[in-house]
This record gives sequence, C-alpha cells and structure tokens, in this order.
Amino acid sequence: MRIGELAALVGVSTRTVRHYHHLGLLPEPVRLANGYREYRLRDAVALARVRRLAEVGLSLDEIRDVLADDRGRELREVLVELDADLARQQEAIGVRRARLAVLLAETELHPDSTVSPDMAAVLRDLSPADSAFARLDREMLMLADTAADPAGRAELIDLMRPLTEPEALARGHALYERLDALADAGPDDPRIPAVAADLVAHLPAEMAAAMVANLPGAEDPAAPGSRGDGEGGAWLEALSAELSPAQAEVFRLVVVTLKERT
Amino acid sequence: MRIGELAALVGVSTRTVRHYHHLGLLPEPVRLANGYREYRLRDAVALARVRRLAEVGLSLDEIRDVLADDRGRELREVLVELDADLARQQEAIGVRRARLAVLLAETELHPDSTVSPDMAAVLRDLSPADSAFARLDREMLMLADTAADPAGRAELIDLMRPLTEPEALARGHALYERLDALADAGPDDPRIPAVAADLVAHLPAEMAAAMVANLPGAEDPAAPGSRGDGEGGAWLEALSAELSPAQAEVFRLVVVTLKERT
DNA sequence: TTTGACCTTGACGTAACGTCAACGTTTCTA
DNA sequence: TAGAAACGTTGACGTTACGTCAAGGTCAAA
Repeated sequence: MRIGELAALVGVSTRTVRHYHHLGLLPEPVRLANGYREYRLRDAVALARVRRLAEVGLSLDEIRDVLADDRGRELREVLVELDADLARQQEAIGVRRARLAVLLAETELHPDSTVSPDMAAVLRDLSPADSAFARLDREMLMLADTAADPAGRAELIDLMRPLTEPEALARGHALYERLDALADAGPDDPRIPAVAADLVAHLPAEMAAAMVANLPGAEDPAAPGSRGDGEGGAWLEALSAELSPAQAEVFRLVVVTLKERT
Repeated sequence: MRIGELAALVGVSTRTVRHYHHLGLLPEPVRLANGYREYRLRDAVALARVRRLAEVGLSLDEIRDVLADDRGRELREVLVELDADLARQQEAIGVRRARLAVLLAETELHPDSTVSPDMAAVLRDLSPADSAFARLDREMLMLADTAADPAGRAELIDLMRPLTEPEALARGHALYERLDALADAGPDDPRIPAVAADLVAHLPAEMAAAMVANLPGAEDPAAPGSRGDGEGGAWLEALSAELSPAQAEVFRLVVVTLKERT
C-alpha cells in the first residue's frame, strides 16, 4: 500500500498520516526505491488504533504516551480521567445553552442584556426601562455578573434578593426617579443628603458590606508583599466619572456612611 | 481606569484586552501623556458584552460581525445557529463517552480492541482469542469499523448479524481452525478448494456483495474523469501479503467465486 | 535612589492538521 | 509514445484565542 491507499482505507488524509509519522505516533514504513512509503496491513491497524483513541478525545501527545507505555494499565487511568473531562464539557455546554436560551429571550427586551439566567430575571424585575440611572445601575450589575465565576454569580444573586421584594421594588423605583432628577444638579444641591440617606437605608446590609469590602481603603493587612486583590476602587472612580456632580456627591456620601458603619 | 484595572474588573487578562483592541472588538480608548490607555466605564461595559458572547461560544470573528451589525436581528440568527451547534456538540460528546465506556470495559479482554460499542459486542461473540486467523479477521473488521462514518458502522453491523447466530458461530470457529491449519501450507495444498467453498457458503449474501463491490475490477462507469472511490483492492493485496501461500490461495478462490456469482 | 509593579509594542508558541509550493514519479489516455 | 493527470516527496505558512517572554519606558513607595 502507498500512503494514499492507506489513508483512504482508514479514512484520514495523507497529511494526517505524515503528521502522525512526524509525531512518532506511527512508525515510518520502509521506502521503495523511488522514495515512496510502502505500508503493510499492520500499519493500517496501528493507524486505526491511533484514530480510535483520537476520536474518543485523547490528544495526540496522550496517545503517544499510551502507546509508549504499551499494554494496559496507564491507558485505563487516562481514559477514566478523559471521561470525567468529557462529563465536565457536557456540563459546560449545558450551562452555555441555558445562557443562550435566556439571551435569545432577552435580546428583544434589553438588546444589550446578555447575562446569566438568574441575573436576567432579577434585572427584569428591578430596572424600569425609562430611567437613565437604572440603566447605569444595570450596567454595573452586568459587569459584576460577567466578571464573577459561577459561585460568585450565585452569591451576587443572593445579595440582591431582598431588593426584589414588592415594597423594596417600589422604594427602588422611587430612588431611581430622585437620582434621575439630580442629573443636572450641582454638588451642593439641597436634595442630596436625603437621597443619600434613603439610599443607604435601601441597600441590604450584606450587600453594603460586600461593597465596602471592595473599596480601596479597606485592605486588611494580609500578606505584606501584596496589595489585596488589587482592583478595589477602580470601578468607583469610573462610575463617578459618568455621574452628574450631584449624583457623584450622593455616591460619595453613601460610601462614607457605609465605611463609618464598619 | 488603566488596562490592568479594566481587566481585573471584567475578569480577563490584559493580553485579552489588547487582543480585542487588535481585532477591533473593543475601541481603542484615549491615551494619557505617557502612552497608557485610559478606560471609562463604557469600555468595561463593552468588554463585558464581548466576554458574555464569547463565553456563550461565539468566535471572536462572529462577535465582531454581530457588533458591527449592531442592534438585533442578525444576532438572533447567529445565536439560534450556535444553539444548534452546541446541541450537536453535546450529542457528539455523548457518543464519545459511550465509546469510551466500551473501551474501558473491553481493554482488559482484547487490549487493542477499541471499537464502537456494537462492533465490540459482535467481535466478542465472533472471535476466539486463540486463533491467529481470527485475530487477522478481527483486525480487518476493526479497520472497516474505524474507517466508516456512523451510518456505515451501523450498516456493517447489519451485514455481520447473520454470523452471530449460534450455528453460524460454530461454523465460523471451525473455519478459523481449518484456516489456521493452512498457516504453513503451500499454494497447492489439497485442502484449499474445500475450505474456500465452505467459506463462500459461510458468508452472508449481502456481505459478499459488499465485498465484491469494493474490489478493483468492479468499478461501474460513473464519472469518466474519476476512478470511483479509488481505494478498492488495496486492502486485499495488503491482506494477502500477511497470509501463508495456502491461505492467500483460499482467499483468491473465494474472490474469484464471488465475482463470478455477480 | 532603587526596587517593584505597572505600562508599551512585537514576536513566538500552542493543537491538529489544511493548504499551497516546488518538484519528482507513475499511470492513464490520445 | 508523448503528454496529461494523478500520485508521491519535503518544507513552510495559516488557523484560534490568547499565554508568555523580550526589551524597554513610567510611576509609586521604601
């Protein structure tokens, strides 16, 4: 057999065969006088064996190890590990499909609302479409949701749960309106202290604690060589830059109050 | 915000952010006097949006298209298509895990028997471990199984089903013994014609037809510029090269008989 | 002042081949 | 018998989504 026949027999490309030679997965057969490789049946069997392992999901490096170790025991370990890996992959794809489904359902409501299922549900309840401040708030929450790992996402949802109860919802909407009203106000507008106080009262205690923990001044003296997780506070400055002077002042007051409460 | 803060906020590496700039997924922000990139909140929101789409499985190219087309309709098409794709992937992983399970169960019986579930079952019934010829036969079947697509695999199993019935099984084992007995015989051994005749009688009609269809002389005059599937017969020569002269002669007779029967 | 953490651009490495390129060999066909 | 297809050879670059140096400039604290 020549290389094309071998490839056709096993159902791969000739490039693949040569690639396996290159990686040492398949021994180089004898060459004819013209330099062509001449294959025997055993080569086809060996190639098929490589293919079967590859199709099941082993990397070519792993296959080479398994073939080197030849006969048995290590193969089983690798296969068991691989199966666990495939199970994880299925799981991951399931999660992705769930998010996709939400994505499809949500795109028409808020075209930019591509978040986790739970977060999407919370946002739907929480934020009226006609408030500029609510939009900002939503964006911050979406940021937090995107940045977090699955565990963090669940935690975030838990922190927000108190806000989705009916009375809290009404209070929240009222606060959004009062904040929107400050869109063109200056930093010494008389309405600021009251809004800040009510906002502090509105925030669930645990959520407030989580926010304070993420601020720059709050680093507990842990490892001396490190500066905590290093990201604290950047989001706060960036947020303030988007706010009107009055709104920024409200926020400053809120932060100060929360810090004092520690 | 500088690039490290942005990256930490959204949960990616700075390399990723720069990569997205390079691909045009994220607009380059303004530069400070020192050349540093300075990000605003909107950049974090945009980056998070890219990440959400990427995590769901869109390629960066697709994401760029979706973002360019901005607002709506095309996104939905892409997402629907993606969901179908993910469903296919889950399916494929399921198949792989099934084969893996068989692989794990079978490795201890025949360490080289890494075939599809159905084929493994057939082989277990069909081939005694102590026959050299049965081993060759198994290898040929494993080759066919490896080379075929899923549909072809099922077809192959169907072709073999008649051989797994109890009486056929007994006849098959007897034939293996008689073929093994020819391992050291010459091409004019007197036992050859009878073995060939019994072998022909043993093969299911449809399987024989399939074999003949895969032989070199059998090309039906289809497209004139093409030579059929081009692989016919290579396996036959390779197989013959592994056989003793007597066994090869048996095979030649079988092939001749089958061809005549067309 | 020096260290260390940050930033800049540029370029190479990854997995498993696909796809030329540039060339020699075999085989079919006119 | 010649020319065209179809095969074979090695070598090298392209693909995805970044990770990981390299070689240097900037900025804060010790």
